[in-house]
Formats: sequence, structure tokens, C-alpha cells
Amino acid sequence: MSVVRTRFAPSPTGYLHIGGARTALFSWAYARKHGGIFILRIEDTDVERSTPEAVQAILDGMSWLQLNHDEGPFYQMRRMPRYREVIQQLLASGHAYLCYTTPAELDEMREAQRARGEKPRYDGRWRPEPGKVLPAVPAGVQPVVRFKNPTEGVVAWKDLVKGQIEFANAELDDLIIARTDGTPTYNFCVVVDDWEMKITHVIRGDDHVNNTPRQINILRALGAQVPQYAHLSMILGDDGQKLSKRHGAVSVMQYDEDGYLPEAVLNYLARLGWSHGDAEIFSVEQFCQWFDLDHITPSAAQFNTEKLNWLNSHYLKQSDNVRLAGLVRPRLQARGVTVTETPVLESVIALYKERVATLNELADAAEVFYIDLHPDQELLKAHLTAEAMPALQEMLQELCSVPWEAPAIGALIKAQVAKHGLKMPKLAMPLRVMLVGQTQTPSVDALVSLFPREMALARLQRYLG
RNA sequence: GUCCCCAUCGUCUAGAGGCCUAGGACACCGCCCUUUCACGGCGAUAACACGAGUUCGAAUCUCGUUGGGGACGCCA
Repeated sequence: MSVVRTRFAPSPTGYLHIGGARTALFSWAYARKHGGIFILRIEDTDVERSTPEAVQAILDGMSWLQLNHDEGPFYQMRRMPRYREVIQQLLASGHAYLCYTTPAELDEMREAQRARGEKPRYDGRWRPEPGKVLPAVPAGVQPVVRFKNPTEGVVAWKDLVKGQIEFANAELDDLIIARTDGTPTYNFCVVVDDWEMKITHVIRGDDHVNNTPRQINILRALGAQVPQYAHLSMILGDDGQKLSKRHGAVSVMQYDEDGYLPEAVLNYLARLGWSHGDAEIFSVEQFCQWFDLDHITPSAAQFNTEKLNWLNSHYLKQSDNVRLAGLVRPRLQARGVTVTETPVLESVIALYKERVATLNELADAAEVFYIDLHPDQELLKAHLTAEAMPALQEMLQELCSVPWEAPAIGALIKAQVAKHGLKMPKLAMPLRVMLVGQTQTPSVDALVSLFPREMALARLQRYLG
């Protein structure tokens, strides 16, 4: 058994979207699982639409997810000489031929076919056959090269995800493998590359199912070994619609921006279309050990942000405070918030990471500790009641000398509650509002102790002094 | 239109003929915990698209219907 070699072959015409990321993840994991090689190949033969920015965006996305390749990135544009060589080889062996049909003629042909209710396809007018007289070569027309596809029989393969798939050769027309300017087309480059890069398992989106029989035919014409294919179904948006730019967060880097941890995104993506019994939460290492093609669902999957949120909050809770602080700090800086020595950001995070779903929510929670806070007037009015004022003012005095730690502060608050015959919220709520401008916070003693004493007193004195 | 693919709770899925009066997870609802809101714990509701067959027995196999998706480029 040869070494497993998989590849991820995006075309750099945009960012790495969530579907591409999952394809990359599965290809990568399959190689890891089998101790194989994962190759990154950039399919940039569409000069019009490919951009260096998109290449970078894909690289960035891959590296954020830590989907590291073992070979490449290979750029198809740099392999042009080799493609031309193989095209010549196919021409020489009679597996390909020149076609002088112009784009305008093709349009006309297809339109007529559609009008007749037929499948639009090249009619083979320049295809050489024994005894067939070809049209006269028109002057001034540069030819394309077409692959001479078999006309009879079927092309079949056992798809590792979808099972047996068959296409009648009669359904396939002679596709263009080189344009008038001599540049090779997608289906041809893929074949040459998969062949020469010795790809054993082609794992890709199922929008390529229709290309597969054509590619197999070319592979055969070349005398190349046909790899195994695994076609992954597509990922639908949260609304069940096809993923498109309208859905907003389609770039994986958007998830970074939105405050998701890469391990949460990876875990989520792994479970989208693949399963391992009841396992829901698992590490990348565990995933690589478990991953197989047998448990991939052949049907399309709808993206569910709520489940991603759940996973993200799980990983947030598990994460080290220092790491999280390193991720939250730049987010606060981006908002123009300067994170001071105190309150200690790591401590704020330790308290709040249990309650949020994203890093951005964590930043929201942390922000109020570092800004010049102006609580809402209505909130202040509602909670700084005449009933509570005496107790609050008394408490302010005692806070000047109480040992500065949550249990002592908590005891102090409880004592005041008892002494003044109040209910806990009567004191806790105004404290919350004065300290952070919110009524929903962690336990109030922990909240108070997060601040340096002087800072807490200052925030309280503005309303009690 | 033609070809190809798909079809289990709202969503992601388990399920490879009897283990299924269909399991897990997210979400939703309820209860508990509680110093507010969360977290956490417990519990409930909720699905095999439809119709024929094969079989002692079908969510699982076959065929058909319906519905959805994809492909039909000198794009990838």
C-alpha cells in the first residue's frame, strides 16, 4: 500500500470560505490519520480572477486553523511548460485534436440545443474519425485543443462518500483542454497535477462530481493511475440557503474577527458532515485519530451558528486566562480602550469567560473596567433607592478598611443586608450599577474585589460621597 | 430541458435487516442551583418524505413518486 497523498486545491479568487475550510480539514485529517502527505496546490490558471491577495487570504485561513501542508504550495501558473508538453503528447497520441469552432458558434450551437430541450454540448464537428472529412480550416481562427472523449461505455468509480457513481460516456462531450492562447484549462491541469503529484485520494466538494468522469478519461488516456475520489456535500447557510457573500460570515477569518477560537471552528466543522458515534467535543489530535471517510454524510449540511457558539463557549471556559488575555487585549485596543495594570485583565477574564460565547463578548465585558464609566442615569435612579442609601453609605466607609478579598467583602455586604433589614438585591444591584453600569454581572463580592480598592471606592464615591 | 447527487427530531447527527416503542448534541420549554444574569445539574417536547416491493422481520435492501441540490463555460 502506497503512502496516502491528499491535496487541497483552491482557486485564489476569494477568501477561504467555510466550505473550503472543511474540505481542507478533511483532506488534511485523512493524510494525518494515515501518516500521509497533505499538499496545498493553488489553482490560479484563471488569470482574470486570481489575485495575490486571495492567495494570501487562503494561506492566512489555513494557518489560523493550523492546517499545515507538507508539500507546496504549488502554483499551476508556474507549471505551464509541463502542461503544454502533456497537451502535445495527447495531440500526438490522437487523444486530443484541434477545434476551430469560435465562441460565437458555440453559443449559437448551445442555444439551439437548449431550444430543442437537449443538453448543451459540443457537437464534435472537428473531431477526427476514421473516414470522416473535416471542415476546411478557416483563415484567421486560432484553434483550441479538445480532449477526444470515448463515445461508448460508462465511466464508473466507487466514490468513498457517495458510493458507486456511473456516467455514460455518451453524456460527456469533448472538453477544451487548451484555449486559443495555448493555456490549459482547469480539468486538464487538475489531471496532470493529481497524476504527477501522485495524489491517492482526491477529497473535494461534490460540485466536482460531474468533472470526475472527464478527469478519469483523461487520466486513462495518459496511462495514469486513477486516484480514489471522495466527494463532500456542500454546506448550506444558517438559513438553509446556499452559502454566498450575502451570508456575511463566510470567510473563516471572519470567525476570527467575530471572536471564535480556531479549535472551536475546527471542532464544529469536523462534526458538520462527519461523526464518530456520539462524540461532540474532541481535540484536533483526537479527530485525526478517529477520522475516516466511512462516516461522512452524503447529504448537504446546514450551518448552525448556535452550535458553534456552544462549542466556542466550551473552549473559552477551558482556555488559559493568559492566552485569552492575549486575544482580548488587541480587541480592546482596537476599540481605543487602554488596558491598565489593574484591574488585572487575566482576573477579569477568569471571572467572565464562564458567561460568554465569544472573545468579542469577553471584550465587551472587560471593557467597562478600563474606561471612564458613566452609568445610565435611569439605572442609577432605579437602584440607588432611598431605602438602600444609608446601607450603601455605611458600606462605603467599611470598604475603606475591610481586607480586600471577595469573602471578606461578601461578608461585609451580608452584614449590611442583615443590619438594615434589606434583601440582597437591594444592595447588590446598586453596587453593580455604580461599578460597571450593568445589572447583570458575576457575583457582586467577586466583582468588587476585581477592582483595586481605590478604584472601587472612587466609582462608588461619585454617587455616595 | 438533460445528466448526476441527496432525503432520520427545527438544526448537526447515531443507525450498515432483528440490539430502535429510533440514541446523542445544539436550540426551545420546564424544574433545581442562585445575590441579578449567566454557568452548571436534571427533565420534557420533537424525526425515519410518500408509495410499492423483497423478507418471518426494513429507518436500514430494491423500484417508483415527490421534494431539494449540483453540473451542463476558451471559470475553477
